[in-house]
Amino acid sequence: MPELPEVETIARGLARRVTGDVVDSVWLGQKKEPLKSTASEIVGALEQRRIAGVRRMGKHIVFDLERSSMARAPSPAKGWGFKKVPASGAKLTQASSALDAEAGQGARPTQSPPKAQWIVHLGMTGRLQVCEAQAEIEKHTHAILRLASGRELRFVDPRRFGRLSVSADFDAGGIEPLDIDLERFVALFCGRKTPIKSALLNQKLLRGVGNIYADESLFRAGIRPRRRASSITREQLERLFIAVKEVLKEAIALGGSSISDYVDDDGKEGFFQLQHRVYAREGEACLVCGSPIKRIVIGGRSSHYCAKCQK
DNA sequence: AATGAAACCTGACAGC
DNA sequence: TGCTGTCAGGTTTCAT
Repeated sequence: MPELPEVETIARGLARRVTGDVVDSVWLGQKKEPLKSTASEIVGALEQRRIAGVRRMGKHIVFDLERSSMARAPSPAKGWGFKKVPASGAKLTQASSALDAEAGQGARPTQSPPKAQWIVHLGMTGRLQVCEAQAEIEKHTHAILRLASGRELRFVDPRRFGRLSVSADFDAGGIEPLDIDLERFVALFCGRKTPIKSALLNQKLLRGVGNIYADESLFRAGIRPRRRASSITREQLERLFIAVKEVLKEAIALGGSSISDYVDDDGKEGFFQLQHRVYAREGEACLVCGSPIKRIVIGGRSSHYCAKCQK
Protein backbone atom coordinates (compact mmCIF):
# COMPACT_ATOMS: atom_id res chain seq x y z
CA MET A 1 0.00 0.00 0.00
CA PRO A 2 2.46 2.63 0.94
CA GLU A 3 4.40 4.53 -1.69
CA LEU A 4 7.13 7.07 -1.22
CA PRO A 5 5.04 9.80 0.49
CA GLU A 6 3.43 7.36 2.91
CA VAL A 7 6.75 5.74 3.77
CA GLU A 8 8.33 9.17 4.22
CA THR A 9 5.51 10.18 6.57
CA ILE A 10 5.85 6.98 8.55
CA ALA A 11 9.66 7.21 8.75
CA ARG A 12 9.49 10.80 10.00
CA GLY A 13 6.96 9.87 12.63
CA LEU A 14 9.04 6.92 13.77
CA ALA A 15 12.20 9.01 13.85
CA ARG A 16 10.48 11.45 16.17
CA ARG A 17 9.18 8.74 18.45
CA VAL A 18 11.88 6.09 18.73
CA THR A 19 15.22 7.75 17.98
CA GLY A 20 17.47 7.30 21.00
CA ASP A 21 15.54 4.37 22.38
CA VAL A 22 17.27 1.03 22.86
CA VAL A 23 16.04 -2.36 21.68
CA ASP A 24 15.97 -4.60 24.72
CA SER A 25 14.66 -7.77 23.12
CA VAL A 26 13.05 -9.01 19.95
CA TRP A 27 10.20 -11.39 19.30
CA LEU A 28 9.55 -12.82 15.85
CA GLY A 29 6.50 -14.73 14.72
CA GLN A 30 6.62 -18.10 13.02
CA LYS A 31 5.54 -17.08 9.54
CA LYS A 32 8.53 -17.21 7.26
CA GLU A 33 7.43 -14.82 4.51
CA PRO A 34 8.16 -11.58 6.35
CA LEU A 35 11.82 -12.40 6.96
CA LYS A 36 14.46 -11.77 4.34
CA SER A 37 17.30 -12.31 6.78
CA THR A 38 17.37 -15.23 9.20
CA ALA A 39 15.67 -14.82 12.54
CA SER A 40 18.94 -15.01 14.41
CA GLU A 41 20.54 -12.40 12.14
CA ILE A 42 17.69 -10.02 12.85
CA VAL A 43 17.65 -10.67 16.58
CA GLY A 44 21.42 -10.40 16.77
CA ALA A 45 21.55 -7.14 14.88
CA LEU A 46 18.77 -5.49 16.89
CA GLU A 47 19.12 -6.54 20.50
CA GLN A 48 20.91 -4.08 22.75
CA ARG A 49 21.27 -1.58 19.94
CA ARG A 50 20.35 2.06 20.17
CA ILE A 51 18.19 3.46 17.38
CA ALA A 52 20.35 6.28 16.06
CA GLY A 53 17.83 7.37 13.44
CA VAL A 54 15.03 6.34 11.09
CA ARG A 55 14.90 7.31 7.43
CA ARG A 56 13.37 6.33 4.12
CA MET A 57 15.08 4.88 1.05
CA GLY A 58 12.65 4.34 -1.79
CA LYS A 59 9.80 2.44 -0.18
CA HIS A 60 12.06 1.02 2.52
CA ILE A 61 12.31 2.22 6.09
CA VAL A 62 15.87 2.14 7.41
CA PHE A 63 16.59 2.06 11.13
CA ASP A 64 20.22 3.01 11.79
CA LEU A 65 21.49 1.11 14.79
CA GLU A 66 24.47 1.67 17.02
CA ARG A 67 25.87 -0.22 19.93
CA SER A 68 24.11 0.82 23.07
CA SER A 69 26.33 2.59 25.59
CA MET A 70 24.27 1.11 28.36
CA ALA A 71 24.82 -2.42 27.15
CA ARG A 72 23.35 -4.73 29.67
CA ALA A 73 23.41 -8.41 30.23
CA PRO A 74 21.58 -10.24 27.47
CA SER A 75 17.88 -10.38 28.00
CA PRO A 76 16.55 -13.48 29.73
CA ALA A 77 16.10 -16.25 27.24
CA LYS A 78 12.63 -17.01 28.50
CA GLY A 79 11.16 -13.93 26.93
CA TRP A 80 8.58 -11.81 28.56
CA GLY A 81 5.42 -13.63 29.30
CA PHE A 82 2.93 -12.75 26.66
CA LYS A 83 -0.55 -11.93 27.77
CA LYS A 84 -1.93 -13.17 24.51
CA VAL A 85 -0.37 -15.16 21.74
CA PRO A 86 -1.21 -13.74 18.31
CA ALA A 87 -3.94 -15.66 16.58
CA SER A 88 -1.48 -17.05 14.08
CA GLY A 89 -0.22 -19.31 16.80
CA ALA A 90 3.25 -17.84 16.90
CA LYS A 91 5.45 -18.65 19.82
CA LEU A 92 8.49 -17.18 21.47
CA THR A 93 11.68 -17.47 19.51
CA GLN A 94 15.26 -17.52 20.66
CA ALA A 95 15.90 -14.38 22.61
CA SER A 96 19.61 -13.81 22.35
CA SER A 97 20.89 -16.73 20.38
CA ALA A 98 23.21 -15.00 17.95
CA LEU A 99 23.66 -11.94 20.07
CA ASP A 100 26.58 -9.85 18.95
CA ALA A 101 28.09 -12.58 16.88
CA GLU A 102 30.39 -10.31 14.96
CA ALA A 103 31.51 -8.17 17.88
CA GLY A 104 31.81 -10.79 20.57
CA GLN A 105 33.83 -13.29 18.62
CA GLY A 106 36.18 -11.13 16.63
CA ALA A 107 37.59 -9.62 19.80
CA ARG A 108 38.97 -6.83 17.68
CA PRO A 109 39.46 -3.85 19.94
CA THR A 110 38.73 -1.30 17.23
CA GLN A 111 36.40 1.46 18.34
CA SER A 112 34.50 1.67 15.04
CA PRO A 113 31.54 -0.65 15.48
CA PRO A 114 30.17 -2.27 12.34
CA LYS A 115 27.22 -0.45 10.92
CA ALA A 116 23.91 -2.15 11.44
CA GLN A 117 20.60 -1.34 9.85
CA TRP A 118 17.15 -2.78 10.26
CA ILE A 119 15.31 -2.60 6.94
CA VAL A 120 11.51 -2.70 6.80
CA HIS A 121 9.47 -2.88 3.62
CA LEU A 122 5.76 -2.51 4.29
CA GLY A 123 4.57 -4.32 1.17
CA MET A 124 0.88 -3.67 0.62
CA THR A 125 -0.52 -3.86 4.13
CA GLY A 126 2.41 -3.57 6.52
CA ARG A 127 2.29 -1.21 9.51
CA LEU A 128 4.71 -0.24 12.24
CA GLN A 129 3.09 0.56 15.56
CA VAL A 130 4.66 2.25 18.55
CA CYS A 131 2.61 1.35 21.59
CA GLU A 132 2.71 0.58 25.26
CA ALA A 133 3.78 -2.96 26.06
CA GLN A 134 0.39 -3.81 27.51
CA ALA A 135 -1.52 -2.81 24.39
CA GLU A 136 -3.41 -5.69 22.82
CA ILE A 137 -1.46 -7.57 20.18
CA GLU A 138 -3.19 -7.37 16.83
CA LYS A 139 -3.78 -10.30 14.59
CA HIS A 140 -0.99 -10.63 11.97
CA THR A 141 1.69 -9.21 14.25
CA HIS A 142 4.97 -10.68 12.97
CA ALA A 143 7.62 -8.86 14.99
CA ILE A 144 7.83 -7.05 18.31
CA LEU A 145 10.77 -4.98 19.51
CA ARG A 146 10.66 -4.28 23.21
CA LEU A 147 12.24 -0.92 23.88
CA ALA A 148 14.10 0.28 26.95
CA SER A 149 11.50 3.04 27.35
CA GLY A 150 8.95 0.34 28.10
CA ARG A 151 7.17 0.74 24.80
CA GLU A 152 7.08 -1.70 21.91
CA LEU A 153 7.63 -1.29 18.20
CA ARG A 154 5.46 -3.80 16.36
CA PHE A 155 5.30 -4.92 12.75
CA VAL A 156 1.80 -5.93 11.65
CA ASP A 157 1.09 -7.19 8.14
CA PRO A 158 -2.01 -9.21 7.22
CA ARG A 159 -1.04 -9.91 3.63
CA ARG A 160 2.57 -10.73 4.41
CA PHE A 161 3.99 -8.94 1.39
CA GLY A 162 6.13 -6.84 3.74
CA ARG A 163 9.75 -7.79 4.44
CA LEU A 164 12.17 -7.43 7.33
CA SER A 165 15.93 -7.70 6.99
CA VAL A 166 19.17 -6.48 8.48
CA SER A 167 22.13 -5.08 6.63
CA ALA A 168 25.40 -3.25 7.10
CA ASP A 169 25.07 -0.95 4.12
CA PHE A 170 21.66 -1.26 2.59
CA ASP A 171 21.20 -0.13 -0.99
CA ALA A 172 17.65 0.10 -2.23
CA GLY A 173 18.76 0.42 -5.87
CA GLY A 174 17.38 3.01 -8.25
CA ILE A 175 17.50 6.77 -7.78
CA GLU A 176 15.49 8.89 -5.38
CA PRO A 177 12.91 10.73 -7.50
CA LEU A 178 13.17 13.83 -5.33
CA ASP A 179 16.94 14.01 -5.86
CA ILE A 180 17.32 13.12 -9.51
CA ASP A 181 18.27 15.79 -12.04
CA LEU A 182 16.63 16.25 -15.43
CA GLU A 183 19.37 14.69 -17.54
CA ARG A 184 19.50 11.52 -15.53
CA PHE A 185 15.70 11.39 -15.47
CA VAL A 186 15.49 11.60 -19.24
CA ALA A 187 18.19 8.97 -19.61
CA LEU A 188 16.21 6.48 -17.53
CA PHE A 189 13.58 6.07 -20.22
CA CYS A 190 15.82 6.21 -23.24
CA GLY A 191 15.33 3.18 -25.49
CA ARG A 192 12.78 1.43 -23.29
CA LYS A 193 9.90 -0.16 -25.12
CA THR A 194 7.93 -0.79 -21.97
CA PRO A 195 4.93 1.43 -21.22
CA ILE A 196 5.94 4.61 -19.41
CA LYS A 197 3.69 3.60 -16.52
CA SER A 198 5.63 0.37 -16.04
CA ALA A 199 8.93 2.24 -16.25
CA LEU A 200 7.78 4.62 -13.51
CA LEU A 201 6.91 1.66 -11.31
CA ASN A 202 10.28 -0.02 -11.92
CA GLN A 203 12.12 0.44 -8.63
CA LYS A 204 15.47 -0.22 -10.27
CA LEU A 205 15.03 3.05 -12.17
CA LEU A 206 13.24 5.39 -9.79
CA ARG A 207 12.70 4.15 -6.26
CA GLY A 208 9.53 4.99 -4.42
CA VAL A 209 6.99 5.75 -7.14
CA GLY A 210 3.98 3.44 -6.90
CA ASN A 211 0.65 3.00 -8.64
CA ILE A 212 -1.13 6.08 -7.33
CA TYR A 213 1.65 8.55 -7.92
CA ALA A 214 2.55 7.10 -11.32
CA ASP A 215 -1.02 7.69 -12.50
CA GLU A 216 -1.21 11.15 -10.95
CA SER A 217 2.15 12.19 -12.40
CA LEU A 218 1.24 11.01 -15.89
CA PHE A 219 -2.03 12.91 -15.72
CA ARG A 220 -0.29 16.13 -14.76
CA ALA A 221 2.26 15.62 -17.53
CA GLY A 222 -0.45 14.86 -20.12
CA ILE A 223 1.01 11.47 -21.05
CA ARG A 224 -1.01 8.30 -21.56
CA PRO A 225 0.21 5.48 -19.32
CA ARG A 226 0.52 2.98 -22.20
CA ARG A 227 2.88 5.11 -24.27
CA ARG A 228 6.20 3.40 -24.91
CA ALA A 229 8.81 5.10 -22.77
CA SER A 230 11.12 5.52 -25.74
CA SER A 231 8.43 7.31 -27.75
CA ILE A 232 8.01 10.17 -25.33
CA THR A 233 9.36 13.51 -26.47
CA ARG A 234 11.97 15.44 -24.57
CA GLU A 235 9.41 18.14 -23.86
CA GLN A 236 6.97 15.63 -22.37
CA LEU A 237 9.70 14.05 -20.28
CA GLU A 238 10.52 17.46 -18.89
CA ARG A 239 6.88 17.86 -17.89
CA LEU A 240 6.89 14.40 -16.35
CA PHE A 241 10.08 15.21 -14.45
CA ILE A 242 8.39 18.22 -12.88
CA ALA A 243 5.09 16.40 -12.33
CA VAL A 244 6.65 13.48 -10.45
CA LYS A 245 8.46 15.76 -8.03
CA GLU A 246 5.45 18.01 -7.60
CA VAL A 247 3.06 15.17 -6.88
CA LEU A 248 5.40 13.51 -4.39
CA LYS A 249 6.14 16.75 -2.56
CA GLU A 250 2.48 17.70 -2.31
CA ALA A 251 1.61 14.24 -1.05
CA ILE A 252 4.35 14.33 1.58
CA ALA A 253 3.12 17.75 2.72
CA LEU A 254 -0.35 16.25 3.23
CA GLY A 255 0.90 13.15 5.00
CA GLY A 256 0.36 10.77 2.09
CA SER A 257 -2.78 9.16 0.74
CA SER A 258 -4.95 6.87 2.73
CA ILE A 259 -7.69 4.96 1.08
CA SER A 260 -8.43 1.99 3.24
CA ASP A 261 -6.03 0.67 5.79
CA TYR A 262 -3.08 3.01 5.61
CA VAL A 263 -2.46 5.06 8.71
CA ASP A 264 0.77 6.59 9.93
CA ASP A 265 2.43 5.70 13.18
CA ASP A 266 0.17 8.02 15.14
CA GLY A 267 -2.89 6.43 13.65
CA LYS A 268 -3.62 9.60 11.71
CA GLU A 269 -4.61 9.39 8.10
CA GLY A 270 -3.01 11.23 5.23
CA PHE A 271 -5.02 13.59 3.10
CA PHE A 272 -3.52 13.38 -0.35
CA GLN A 273 -6.35 11.18 -1.59
CA LEU A 274 -8.45 14.33 -1.65
CA GLN A 275 -6.07 15.57 -4.36
CA HIS A 276 -6.28 12.50 -6.60
CA ARG A 277 -7.25 13.63 -10.08
CA VAL A 278 -7.42 10.24 -11.79
CA TYR A 279 -6.55 7.44 -9.37
CA ALA A 280 -9.66 5.46 -8.36
CA ARG A 281 -11.87 7.89 -10.29
CA GLU A 282 -12.93 5.57 -13.10
CA GLY A 283 -16.05 6.87 -14.82
CA GLU A 284 -15.97 10.18 -12.99
CA ALA A 285 -15.51 13.44 -14.83
CA CYS A 286 -12.00 14.69 -15.51
CA LEU A 287 -11.43 17.72 -13.30
CA VAL A 288 -9.93 19.56 -16.26
CA CYS A 289 -12.09 18.67 -19.28
CA GLY A 290 -15.04 16.72 -17.93
CA SER A 291 -14.44 13.55 -19.95
CA PRO A 292 -14.91 10.29 -18.05
CA ILE A 293 -11.73 8.91 -16.50
CA LYS A 294 -10.75 5.58 -18.00
CA ARG A 295 -9.32 2.55 -16.26
CA ILE A 296 -7.10 0.03 -18.03
CA VAL A 297 -4.68 -2.65 -16.85
CA ILE A 298 -0.96 -2.28 -17.53
CA GLY A 299 1.45 -4.86 -16.24
CA GLY A 300 -1.26 -6.21 -13.99
CA ARG A 301 -1.82 -2.84 -12.31
CA SER A 302 -4.94 -0.76 -12.75
CA SER A 303 -4.16 2.51 -14.49
CA HIS A 304 -6.33 5.60 -14.65
CA TYR A 305 -6.18 8.39 -17.20
CA CYS A 306 -8.12 10.98 -19.14
CA ALA A 307 -8.18 10.15 -22.85
CA LYS A 308 -8.65 13.78 -23.78
CA CYS A 309 -6.03 15.39 -21.54
CA GLN A 310 -3.40 12.67 -21.93
CA LYS A 311 -1.86 11.80 -25.28
C1' DA B 1 18.46 -7.88 -21.47
C1' DA B 2 13.80 -6.83 -21.34
C1' DT B 3 9.04 -7.63 -21.05
C1' DG B 4 4.79 -9.59 -19.39
C1' DA B 5 2.09 -12.84 -16.87
C1' DA B 6 1.59 -15.38 -12.77
C1' DA B 7 2.39 -16.09 -8.04
C1' DC B 8 2.63 -14.71 -3.40
C1' DC B 9 -1.24 -13.57 0.82
C1' DT B 10 -5.48 -11.84 3.42
C1' DG B 11 -9.42 -8.91 3.79
C1' DA B 12 -13.05 -5.94 2.11
C1' DC B 13 -16.77 -5.36 -0.71
C1' DA B 14 -20.39 -6.12 -4.35
C1' DG B 15 -23.69 -9.10 -6.14
C1' DC B 16 -26.59 -12.95 -5.86
C1' DT C 1 -26.37 -15.26 6.26
C1' DG C 2 -23.26 -16.97 3.24
C1' DC C 3 -21.18 -17.96 -0.98
C1' DT C 4 -18.45 -16.36 -5.18
C1' DG C 5 -15.83 -13.30 -7.66
C1' DT C 6 -13.05 -9.13 -7.88
C1' DC C 7 -10.02 -5.94 -6.23
C1' DA C 8 -6.12 -3.86 -3.40
C1' DG C 9 -1.11 1.46 -2.54
C1' DG C 10 4.10 -4.26 -4.08
C1' DT C 11 7.67 -7.35 -5.44
C1' DT C 12 9.66 -11.70 -7.17
C1' DT C 13 9.87 -15.44 -10.23
C1' DC C 14 9.40 -17.74 -14.35
C1' DA C 15 8.54 -18.11 -19.23
C1' DT C 16 9.13 -15.84 -23.65
